[in-house]
Amino acid sequence: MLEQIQPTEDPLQMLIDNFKQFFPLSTNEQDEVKRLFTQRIVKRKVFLLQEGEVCRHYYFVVSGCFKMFAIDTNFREHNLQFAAEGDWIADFQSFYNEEPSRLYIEAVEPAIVLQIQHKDLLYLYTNYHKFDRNFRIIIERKLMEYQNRILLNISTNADERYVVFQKQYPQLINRLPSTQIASYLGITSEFLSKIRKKASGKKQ
Amino acid sequence: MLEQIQPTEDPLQMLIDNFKQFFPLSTNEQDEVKRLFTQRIVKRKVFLLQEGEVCRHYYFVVSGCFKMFAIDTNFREHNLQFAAEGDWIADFQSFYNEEPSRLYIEAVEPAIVLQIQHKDLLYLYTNYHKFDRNFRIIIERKLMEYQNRILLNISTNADERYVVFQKQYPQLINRLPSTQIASYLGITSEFLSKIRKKASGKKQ
DNA sequence: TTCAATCCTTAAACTAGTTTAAGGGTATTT
DNA sequence: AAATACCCTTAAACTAGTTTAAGGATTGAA
Repeated sequence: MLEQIQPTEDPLQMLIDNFKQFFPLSTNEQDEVKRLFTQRIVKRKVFLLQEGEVCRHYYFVVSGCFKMFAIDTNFREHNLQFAAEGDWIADFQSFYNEEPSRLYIEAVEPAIVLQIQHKDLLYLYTNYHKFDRNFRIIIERKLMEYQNRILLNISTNADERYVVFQKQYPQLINRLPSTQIASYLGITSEFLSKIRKKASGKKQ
Repeated sequence: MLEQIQPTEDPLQMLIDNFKQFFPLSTNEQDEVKRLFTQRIVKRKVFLLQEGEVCRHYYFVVSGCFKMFAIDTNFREHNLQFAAEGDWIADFQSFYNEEPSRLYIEAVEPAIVLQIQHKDLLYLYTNYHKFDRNFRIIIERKLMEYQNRILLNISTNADERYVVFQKQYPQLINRLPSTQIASYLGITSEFLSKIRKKASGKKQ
């Protein structure tokens, strides 16, 4: 497969447009965004963050796809989150507390991100009410997503979690290997195979 | 047991003090808090929210303890969260989108809360940068908590989740019946009994 | 073009967690 | 003081999900 990492639109404009769904940015605020966010091209399998490092940036994904995961004592990966076009990603705990992270962020496809440093984000928060407000809303939405996922994890079996994943992230189903999806769902890829077989049998 | 619902301190002062760990409120902002938050005394087993209702308030818990849960198609409860002194609780999805909730919030102990209406919170957000900022931080912290819980759910077994719960919420272990804790951990209370037996056996 | 790595599936044996049922214990309500 | 609801544990039978192993299919790298 050829690398399709060129977005059709200007990345910074994409970011500015993304803020429009909340409280649109003034010209001045847009200029600050242009000044403080840096574009970065990321090849497949490159890490934006590795365990033990401090998460220095907050990332807006322009194109491509990332996974954020932890590795347990048996060297198994557990996917906490995927992030594709229009998503934000960072390990908050590490980013805000400036402490070493337990997580990895890795490109599963060639990608483009816009990144902002901790101190620059704090500058935006301090000097512009709107960034505090917009990021409050971005984080609230992520919180709802996480809350729904927790509810799903404690109340349903793997079959149902897979069905919900298919409905919720149809664009990711075909982009990600099923090992990665299994890891996100909290099951083994062998068991996901069983689930898929059972499900395809039912339909036909 | 007698009802111990009288906090030692003035509830509104507790709330104002709570904000101090973030960005302390000015006198003017404190006055707005006093004007817009209402105290409410809640008896055990009383609901602040029931499925189908819109979540009209955001609650700060002054004393007592709540559980937020969903009921599945088999009429089983699944605890999404507990909230004790100093915690904030609401169903965000319902509160911000003003749509019917799928959740219940119920007092598991007699409690006192301070509640604010949606429109009044929006008023604070709009007119005072600091409330947007402080609530951004409150929500970020909740997000980290949820993220850790998801990681735990997808990467460990019930034994380990119980150990982590004990460490993380030592004050709740003795206040909540173990049926409620099992529901939070995503297991049956019968299985939690097994875990406890195994764990107590190991220690002696 | 070949080699190595990762991916996907299957199956058999195993283990973690559920279900159903039952009994005794403790609060809470009347 | 009695009645009721809820709580906690145990155990036996069951089911969901894991482990180990193996083989073929794709993909990426050299």
